[in-house]
Amino acid sequence: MPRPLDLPFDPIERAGDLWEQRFGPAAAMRAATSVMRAQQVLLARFDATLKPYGLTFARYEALVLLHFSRAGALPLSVIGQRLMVHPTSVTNIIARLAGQGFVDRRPNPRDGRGVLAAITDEGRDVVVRATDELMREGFGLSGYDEHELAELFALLRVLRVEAGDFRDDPAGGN
Amino acid sequence: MPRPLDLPFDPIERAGDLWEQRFGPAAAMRAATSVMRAQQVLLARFDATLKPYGLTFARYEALVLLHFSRAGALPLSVIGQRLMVHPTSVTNIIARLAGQGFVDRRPNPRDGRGVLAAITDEGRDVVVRATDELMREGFGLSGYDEHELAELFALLRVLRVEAGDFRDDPAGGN
DNA sequence: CCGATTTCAGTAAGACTGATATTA
DNA sequence: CTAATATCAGTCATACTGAAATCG
Repeated sequence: MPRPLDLPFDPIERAGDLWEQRFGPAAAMRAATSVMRAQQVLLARFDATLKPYGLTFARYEALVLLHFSRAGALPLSVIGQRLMVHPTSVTNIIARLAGQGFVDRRPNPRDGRGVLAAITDEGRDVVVRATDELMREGFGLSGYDEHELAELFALLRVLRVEAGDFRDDPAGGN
Repeated sequence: MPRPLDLPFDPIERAGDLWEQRFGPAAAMRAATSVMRAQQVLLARFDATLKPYGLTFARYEALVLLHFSRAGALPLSVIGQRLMVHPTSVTNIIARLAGQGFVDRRPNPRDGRGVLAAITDEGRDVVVRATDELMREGFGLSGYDEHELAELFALLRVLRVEAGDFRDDPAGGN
């Protein structure tokens, strides 16, 4: 919906062709550029869906994390780790959510330095409704079947492992 | 390099497990979240590599496009279409590249409204050197073999077609 | 004292909206 | 006249750096 450009050719494919003539092997460039564009498309869809709920995707992710947590509350530091977000960005995100009444901020009783973000009833309500709509839209990926989605996940997992996001420890999975 | 978090589990996989218990099918969410994270990882790598050259990935892409163009110059409007970038962002990107001496701005002789961005010798030099280094790093995807890269490209192409980036016209490809 | 947690101030790059001048 | 091209001013959400307060 952002811009139905409708070029008569695939711009990445074309760039890849020229690339091979001038620079060399283009498979990695084609794949990387595709990832960049795919993210852009998905983010635009998510933000459009979430806008009526007053959420961005970053804030939505934080709400989901809190909604899933046992106590409905987590230290900001943990939120940052799980969401791979910079500490100052976590402060910012939680401040916005708190301003909207979707989370409460409270001191961490087990660590005087820390702050807990706790999801409110209103926060739970909005995250459930937003998720419902995102799922109805197939999370931006309704064009794919189950197998393709699993394949995409598996392929990109390699990069996340390599980036050090987590220890790939198939033994102690659960 | 941004943050070697090293969680003892895959955060997306964990979120997916909880998702299935609470919300429903999680394959799309897992794939979509993976795309978001993969883009973040790649962009961080690209920007780190390009920083010594004074380039961001957005500016680098514009330089590559100009370097590949026959005349070494393109209207800003065309740059915006190819790179899927907002008109005001194109103005901004080209202004920065011009400030660095990597492109020249000149009126479009065939359209009095238009502006051409023309890559300079210095611009060609920097884009060749930056590309060389990016390719040495496998464009951030050195963990993948040719087949996997092609698979990634093919999978994500579906989304780009669906987003209306271009007409999927297998007949008149070339 | 060292290190972790969080915040603050400030910078930067980018996406976008709305309005406008210019020209096709 | 309408539409396209580009710019400008301004807003927004975010990422990040460096410094600082607080506490384990």
